[in-house]
Amino acid sequence: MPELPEVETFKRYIERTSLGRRVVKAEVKNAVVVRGADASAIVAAVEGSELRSALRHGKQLFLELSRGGWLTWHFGMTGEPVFFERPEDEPRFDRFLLTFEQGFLAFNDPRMLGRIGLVSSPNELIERKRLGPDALSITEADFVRAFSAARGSTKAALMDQHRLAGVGNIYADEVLFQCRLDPRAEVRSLSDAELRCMHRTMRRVLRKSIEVGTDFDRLPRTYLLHYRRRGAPCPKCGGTMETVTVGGRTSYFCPACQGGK
DNA sequence: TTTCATGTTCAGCA
DNA sequence: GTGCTGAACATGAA
Repeated sequence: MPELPEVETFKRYIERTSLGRRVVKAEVKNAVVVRGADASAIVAAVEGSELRSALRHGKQLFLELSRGGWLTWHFGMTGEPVFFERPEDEPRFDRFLLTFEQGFLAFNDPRMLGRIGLVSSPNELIERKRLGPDALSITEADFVRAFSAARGSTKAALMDQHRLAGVGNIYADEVLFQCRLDPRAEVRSLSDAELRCMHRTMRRVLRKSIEVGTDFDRLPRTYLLHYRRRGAPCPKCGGTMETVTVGGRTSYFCPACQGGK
């Protein structure tokens, strides 16, 4: 589920349910989610700590530990945090579990493409992964500058986490649809006005999704994301949505509305 | 049974 | 170095 709006929603959920709670036990339920990290060091850093604050950068979530360090959560394609009170409510695909004095917080992730780690500061991870600025923090001027220097397809540039952190397949398609830009268009061919449209639209879409708690049913019916099916009608012109692979991902677009560039 | 999936990373090639 | 493609990761759902 997780692109920027989903991770922001997860952050607020964790703040609401788990902040200020002391971890009495941390369990790695499946080693895959801590692959590349020292599992025992993570457990040792978390146990006895309170979750002091939460911070998000792009699709990456950071949980501050009162005894020092930050737990990093990346949700991959299918990860989500689940807080529950009774042990029998533990979710089916729990891969990492925090036990508080009261209640539990699970990292639930069927496909196990998510990752948990430990860093001394959020910046450490942002720099190591060379993540670009957060999609909701970047200014219009910086956005235009970053995309003026980009090469290749517009959609690939929008999804490149090194350029801009937080936009994935669904929201990239949405932004391009609302700006009437072909996902395959050379990003070099875009005008400043088109780049500004992307920035403005991206902010509006991400904020709107956060506002409704990423419940797609509460997003406008004019959004492309309701029509991500082969042969579905375009919500703008009634034409037929088509798919094309860009940046290794399936892109839904309306050739009639997004044909110009 | 087969195909696809809101992500990241890496090898191979131009 | 840059960009693109395909595959790997691992598993549920349609």
